[in-house]
Amino acid sequence: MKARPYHHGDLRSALLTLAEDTLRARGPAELSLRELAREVGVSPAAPSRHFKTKQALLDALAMEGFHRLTLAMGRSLDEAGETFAQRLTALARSYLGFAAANGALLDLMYGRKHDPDASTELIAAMHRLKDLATDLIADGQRRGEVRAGHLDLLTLPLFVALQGLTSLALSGGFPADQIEAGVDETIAFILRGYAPDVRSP
Amino acid sequence: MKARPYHHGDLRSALLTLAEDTLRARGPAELSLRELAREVGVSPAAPSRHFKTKQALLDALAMEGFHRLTLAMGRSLDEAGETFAQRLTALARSYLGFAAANGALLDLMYGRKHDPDASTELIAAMHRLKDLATDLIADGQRRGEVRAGHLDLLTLPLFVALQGLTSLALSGGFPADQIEAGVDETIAFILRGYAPDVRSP
DNA sequence: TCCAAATGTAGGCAGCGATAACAATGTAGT
DNA sequence: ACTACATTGTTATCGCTGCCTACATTTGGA
Repeated sequence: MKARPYHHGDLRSALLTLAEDTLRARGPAELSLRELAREVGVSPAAPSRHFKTKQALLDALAMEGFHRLTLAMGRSLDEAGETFAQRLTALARSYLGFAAANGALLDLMYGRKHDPDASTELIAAMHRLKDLATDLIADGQRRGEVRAGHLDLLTLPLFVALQGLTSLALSGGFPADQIEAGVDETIAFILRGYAPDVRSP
Repeated sequence: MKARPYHHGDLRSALLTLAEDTLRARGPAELSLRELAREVGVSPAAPSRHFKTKQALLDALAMEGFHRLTLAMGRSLDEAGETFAQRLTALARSYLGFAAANGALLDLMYGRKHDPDASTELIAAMHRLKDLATDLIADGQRRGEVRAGHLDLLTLPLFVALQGLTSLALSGGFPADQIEAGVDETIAFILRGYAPDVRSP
């Protein structure tokens, strides 16, 4: 039998992986660096080599989350059709899919925002996400499928809807099946909100 | 000079008040029972007489929050006009006002929802809040100012919008002034979503 | 080859939530 | 008024946590 080597080999990513699991299973409050170390099989102080503080680990998790989410949304747009309705639907579904599968992580991602000493990278990651949505709206305007208006002001409701549906699904007062049924309704709601004023429905 | 009496007199509410202050100032994670006890001037174990666990205190705070919010929203409806647009605007502004002033508390209120052992009272309080919105929509339908559709399905987008705007305002990627400007836009967005299909704008 | 950086360990600190055993106070029944 | 009891405090202790400093091992480049 082989003794455990002095160096773990890939402690950092082992910690991240395990941390995400426990985050999903038991929430961020229950996450303990010492426990992670125990389960990975290193000393209690070992994690500090890779994450100075617990918050640093959480930030790293959040960064990874933004990365994955942005990737997924980008990919869903690549695979979507051309019309605004198609693209918005794809984007929304992709976002909501991520939210459903990574609720606690998403909480973490947004929860760090209002902290004054959130890292620059985190803020940048959030902006990349926002730009994805803004571009979508702008494109819709170019195609004449979104009514006129300032871009920033128009982007807000989309985020509002996505974010709202997310937080309701995660922690709100609606049962999961009702949310599921409501997704289409909500997407339709969004589309109606963006539709240019026309004389015929 | 009078010595501190053995009994505090109103420790329970003193704890709640102080807890809400620190919650607002430093978030729920930084809230320590021992510290509360220290600041109130009692022994570290004294709070346990009123709140068996820290979570119990947080739950009590959340309950109080629901009570205040429901009250504020009800009052705003009483003072509002008769049209659906007026009433929805009043409700939304009232909700958003509370959210702006009690962000961390609102997080707490909703955060407890998905916990399997959340108290019955808490769940009931959430339902009362939801009913307020449902009634509003139903009334709008009766007045012919809201398009047809199942009530539950129609209520969802309203909550989605309120919740979304809230969570964006609290922790999202938008600056406060942009949110402020976006409130009207978002309310208009909601109204447009609820409007019955008509031939003339 | 040797030295420095990276990565792990050992030990200790203060703070936390929770609990048990005990003390003071308030209260209700007689 | 006395007493029995419930309420609300205190003291002491447990195991846990995050974090820090000092030391050990390993790795990799000059």
